[in-house]
Amino acid sequence: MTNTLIALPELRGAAATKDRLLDAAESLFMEHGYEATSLRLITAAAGANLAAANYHFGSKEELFQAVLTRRLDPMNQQRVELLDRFERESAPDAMRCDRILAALFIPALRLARDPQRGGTNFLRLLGRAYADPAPFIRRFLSEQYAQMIERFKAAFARALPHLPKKELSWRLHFIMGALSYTLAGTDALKIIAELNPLETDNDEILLRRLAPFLLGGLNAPLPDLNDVSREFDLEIERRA
Amino acid sequence: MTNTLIALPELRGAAATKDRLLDAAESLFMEHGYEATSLRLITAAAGANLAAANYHFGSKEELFQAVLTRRLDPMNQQRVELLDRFERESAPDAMRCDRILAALFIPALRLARDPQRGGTNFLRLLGRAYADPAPFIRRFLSEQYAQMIERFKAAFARALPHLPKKELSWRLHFIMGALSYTLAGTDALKIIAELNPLETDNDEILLRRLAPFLLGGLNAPLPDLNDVSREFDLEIERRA
DNA sequence: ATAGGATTCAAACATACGTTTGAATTACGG
DNA sequence: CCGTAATTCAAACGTATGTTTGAATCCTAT
Repeated sequence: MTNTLIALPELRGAAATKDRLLDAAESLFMEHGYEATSLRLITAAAGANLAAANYHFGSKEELFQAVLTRRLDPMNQQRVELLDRFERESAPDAMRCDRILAALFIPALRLARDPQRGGTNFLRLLGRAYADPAPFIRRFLSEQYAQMIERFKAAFARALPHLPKKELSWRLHFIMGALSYTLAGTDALKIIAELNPLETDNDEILLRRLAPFLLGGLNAPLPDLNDVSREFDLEIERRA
Repeated sequence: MTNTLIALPELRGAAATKDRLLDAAESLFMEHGYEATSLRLITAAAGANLAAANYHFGSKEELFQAVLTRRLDPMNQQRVELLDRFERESAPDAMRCDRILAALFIPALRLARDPQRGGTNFLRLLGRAYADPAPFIRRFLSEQYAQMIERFKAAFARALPHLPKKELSWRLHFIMGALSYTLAGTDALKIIAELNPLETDNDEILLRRLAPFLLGGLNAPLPDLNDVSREFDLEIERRA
């Protein structure tokens, strides 16, 4: 009896096509999006039979979730572990914001650096999944991110005690938005900004530019929310 | 001869169904994305025949572009006009950054405020279009935005003369990303951040929070791009 | 070696898609 | 009021989709 744990079927050949399917799906979902990528395209790219996708994953939706969870799960776990380590290192003082941001960035960067484990492809796919309207994608992402975001919010709250909770929630929202949007690598606006495509692909330089920008945003003065509709409306009125 | 200009056909009934198609398409594209929205769904929602979509717009792609251009064109034009006005008002001094940001935000906010002219629906659709991988969407957006972005980049360059051009291009990229991501209203991460859905829908408060955040990012110190791979790699090494 | 389960495969399933067609209907300028 | 062009309509086109099926094949543990 070798099944000391449970059963562990599929160890060599089967697992190989399962991984090939995940790799092909990751790349193609990234390139065309979820809806526009057919199972026929994926299975053909993976050198597998069409039915293999449904056999191994059950459905297209479950295949997509498997593609996401394969990398997202470890990355978010590393983020939390890194946050814990930085917290211990700076004890008893509160962690500085730049360290918290580093805990957020480094695991993403490590993923982008490792071509064998998905490379940049996955981060672009992830950035696009954020904006995908499909309900099952939204549900999946919010479940995957819930605990991680909560930990980081608490860390930021300690680093920025003067910042109201609600304001912090929004700034964290802006941060996640800028991060996912940037890593998604939306070509359209990149072309606009006349950015060198060569530098565009260097995720490290990219994150090194993004970090001070976000730090500046985090430490910005509080917005004036009194007499809302004053300035903006005035501008609109004056123009009419 | 009443056709003093060219011909101007379709004035009442035809234009009505054409507009109903645009409205229905805007709402449904926003809700489900481009690929997942069928012409049958759109024409049914518009109370029109299936063939009407192809008759009035030629193809699904052209319908989508018409949906975008209907609101994007005027909005971007207003942005440039507002930028020009602010520039005149502050002459001979250079415009301050917060005024440039206001020129970027106010037309978007005005669009969001006007429920008769699309309301928030369109801005969400736009935010999602940014992240859509479909090539024709990317091409279309970059063409639509090219001149406007160039004008704003020049304005920011005057307001922040110490900032290298390349750095400015990136920060403008981050700004457009945060703006589109925020206006897109990605529910997934909103839920995570435990933000009140009631406040989530108030685009004005949202932009008032976003503005100081982005200003802080614009005025942040320059990134240290020397000895790249120092800190990040160290973190990764130490962990292994 | 062989039985039995895991995996592959070709084929078909039902359904949905964007687009086209040609006739019916409407709107409108002469 | 009529004729012409613009618009609507029901129906079908061809193709593509995700999924299922049942037999064939491979692998492995006895």
